[in-house]
Amino acid sequence: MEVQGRFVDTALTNFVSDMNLVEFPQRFTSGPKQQVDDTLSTPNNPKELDDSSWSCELEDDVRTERLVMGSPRFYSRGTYGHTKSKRRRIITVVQRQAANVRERKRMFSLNEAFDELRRKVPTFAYEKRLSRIETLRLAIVYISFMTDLLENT
DNA sequence: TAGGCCATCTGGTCCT
DNA sequence: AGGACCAGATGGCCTA
Repeated sequence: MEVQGRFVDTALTNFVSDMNLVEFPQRFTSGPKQQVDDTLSTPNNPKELDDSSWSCELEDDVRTERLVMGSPRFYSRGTYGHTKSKRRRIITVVQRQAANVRERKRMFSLNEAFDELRRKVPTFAYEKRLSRIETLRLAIVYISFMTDLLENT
């Protein structure tokens, strides 16, 4: 058992070494931005206020004005969107704010899961924080490695 | 300065 | 009807 443990340790060290040499360039990243200010990021567009939840306008060339981070942005959904014409769901500013808060919470929990996964995959202590895509790829390789290890012992 | 990564907003779609 | 999920867009930060 102890021998096998040492073997796993050695194999793991080699595995991490290989992964770090091959896959990951050196780059340091700072922590996540903390910008949770609903008053700044909330659109205040009276056009969106409507009693009915759905409108029947076509999606061909719906040009939407967006107020994000205090500055207006424009983009046309007609350039890349779906060909099907759909009824558009019109929501109030309050509903949009609530949806934004839910989305932030959802992304927060997603990042928590990524952090948990980062702690499970082996890296060197001095290694930079893995990005999300790096974490996923390393986890895939790590699982494959451990699976092979189990099958060959 | 370009490119990578991330946070956030947003609208569409699916599901309860 | 409304929440969850998803993908596109955008801007900020950081590094090479």
